[in-house]
Amino acid sequence: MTSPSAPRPSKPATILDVAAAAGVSRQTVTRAMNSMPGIKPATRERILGLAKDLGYTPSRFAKGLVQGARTSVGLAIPDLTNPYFPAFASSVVELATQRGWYVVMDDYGHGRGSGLEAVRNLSPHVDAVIGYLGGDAGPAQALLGRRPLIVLDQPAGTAAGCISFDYAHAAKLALDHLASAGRRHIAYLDVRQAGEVPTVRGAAFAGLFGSAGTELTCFSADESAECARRAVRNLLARNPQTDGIVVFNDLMAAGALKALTDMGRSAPADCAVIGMDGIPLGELLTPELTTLALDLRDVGRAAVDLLEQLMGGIVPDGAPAPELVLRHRLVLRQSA
Amino acid sequence: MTSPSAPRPSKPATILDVAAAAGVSRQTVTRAMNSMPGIKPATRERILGLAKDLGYTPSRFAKGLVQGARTSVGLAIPDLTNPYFPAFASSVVELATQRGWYVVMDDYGHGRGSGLEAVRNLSPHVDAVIGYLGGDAGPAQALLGRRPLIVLDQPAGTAAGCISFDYAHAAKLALDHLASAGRRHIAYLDVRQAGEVPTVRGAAFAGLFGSAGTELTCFSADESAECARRAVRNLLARNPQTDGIVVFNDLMAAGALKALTDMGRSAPADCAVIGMDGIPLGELLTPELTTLALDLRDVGRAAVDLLEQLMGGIVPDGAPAPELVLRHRLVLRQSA
DNA sequence: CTGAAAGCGCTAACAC
DNA sequence: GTGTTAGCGCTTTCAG
Repeated sequence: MTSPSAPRPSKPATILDVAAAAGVSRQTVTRAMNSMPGIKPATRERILGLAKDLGYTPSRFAKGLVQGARTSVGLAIPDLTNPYFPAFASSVVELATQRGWYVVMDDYGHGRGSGLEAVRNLSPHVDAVIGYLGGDAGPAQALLGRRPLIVLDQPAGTAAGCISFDYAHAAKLALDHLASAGRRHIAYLDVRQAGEVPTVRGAAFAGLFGSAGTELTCFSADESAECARRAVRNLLARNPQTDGIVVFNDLMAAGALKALTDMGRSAPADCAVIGMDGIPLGELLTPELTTLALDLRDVGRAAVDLLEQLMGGIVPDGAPAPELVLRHRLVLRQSA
Repeated sequence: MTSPSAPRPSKPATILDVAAAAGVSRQTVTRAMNSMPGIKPATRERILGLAKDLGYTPSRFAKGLVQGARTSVGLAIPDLTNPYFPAFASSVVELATQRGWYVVMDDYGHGRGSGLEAVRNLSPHVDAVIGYLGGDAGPAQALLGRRPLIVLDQPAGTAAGCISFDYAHAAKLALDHLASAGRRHIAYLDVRQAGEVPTVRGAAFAGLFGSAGTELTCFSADESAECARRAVRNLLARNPQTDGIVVFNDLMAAGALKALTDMGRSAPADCAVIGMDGIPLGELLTPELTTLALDLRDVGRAAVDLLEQLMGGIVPDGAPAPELVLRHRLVLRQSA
């Protein structure tokens, strides 16, 4: 409990208020607050008590100004509701914390946000940004000036750094597996983007069109389990011979699995399903989801490590933006 | 592209560097950077260009010091890997952003963290904290001094504010539903805590022991789907007559569903399962999970609104910590 | 052991 | 239009 009659100051207490109350100089208060040597224990205790009573909290701005503060990393993410992103965020937060950094988070995907807007929001508060921006890497880096931007899953453009994924490899993994299991009518469900352009992932699958003696159909849906479910139902109605589906991400793959049930088909007997991401959700589904898995801790580590190099000035200024390419592995569970 | 020969300064550029480069006073630079009136457009453009070339970014500390910065809210969360928390976080981030606040996130649950430690990490960077701390509300509030702490799902203690849940109501909802469906051997799966003490939820269920002519067994497991799965398998082996299970949260309920399958039983025919949380995951499971649902956007809103009142000084200083109690509703899907 | 001075980078208020 | 002054709250010297 603090002193009962502590007045509620309209302005928060400053170090001078505490100094005055204690009848010492502000310097002595600093020494007490920061556990610095060269102060009599009794004095320290007395000052700490007064500080508590006055509700004194050192201004983080003054402190940062004079000390050069801990670095703050902005984390821009489209949608915390897709389990992929919190898993990634969790890793970034953990690694950042280990380095004494702290993380300012913006989830820009409640419908009306863009990655660029997220960076604009974050910009005043951070020394760097890591983010799934989905485009806009150039303007976003411009907004940040010299402060590094690490973009994931998109071309680096002018961004300081970039983590990307080898989707050609992933696509081959999935398609080979399906083909070797005798699947011949394979569909790839992409996420629908403005202008109906395929995603990077979609392009990788389309690139394998016709290989391995299989027939490949691409279709798309908005990025949610429910939309995927509807899209797969439609596909199955139109193309009943479909016997294998690869899906943009695990969340949508969960919807695909539901759609199969809706249509009275079973996975993998009638139709195999392969997701992409490798989030824990997949193991909880029935059947358990076979998926192109990324180790999300690795992705977080890649981003944080890259940022650390950039901030340490390890990477020369003129060098091309460092890019790290990560690969999926195929985790076989029940659905394919 | 910035000027090719821009030197990489060891110290970041300050407003004075820009002013010197432009041959103007620092005030003019301020006016240019902040789109303030009273400056000739040509001058502004020139300064903006120079600023970009020099890689000048205004110090957030100096700015904060002089302007009284936007308020930063710490968000302390045990585990982003449990979909409940990102759903909650998402809501908090959205509402905070609407108010012009920004959110510093700490996910303290990678094994070795405590809620208190999270608050300690956050403390230097924030004006307030919202968090699932799981105990420690008192010391955490002490750490924050006058800065408000909103704790969720635990007694307010000395925390400035508190959001809690009416588990007695939730328990009654679930047990009544099971009883009216003729279930007589009901189990409640709690999360295991240090010292084997029941959680607040567990206590609420235990409180209804013997009501409605049913038999209630409480058991517990560590907080993960996998642990829940094992625990339910054990329970079923010991108590094969169990025909209804209520689970601490949806994630663990997913594990319970898996366990039923493992044991060759079906839900809801042989045994009903009711989860708790209402996260979207439940709809993706097979069978779809009946659950005691919270509207997570409401929970976030409650926390942010409460914080806003506290920060606005609406709540008088001496008043008891404001506490908001939220209720679950029973969402009937397939599993019960 | 404690205090006084200087200055971190910026903007508000007032000159000119 | 632009420059000058003062000061935000703190810590780092350096004196006592």
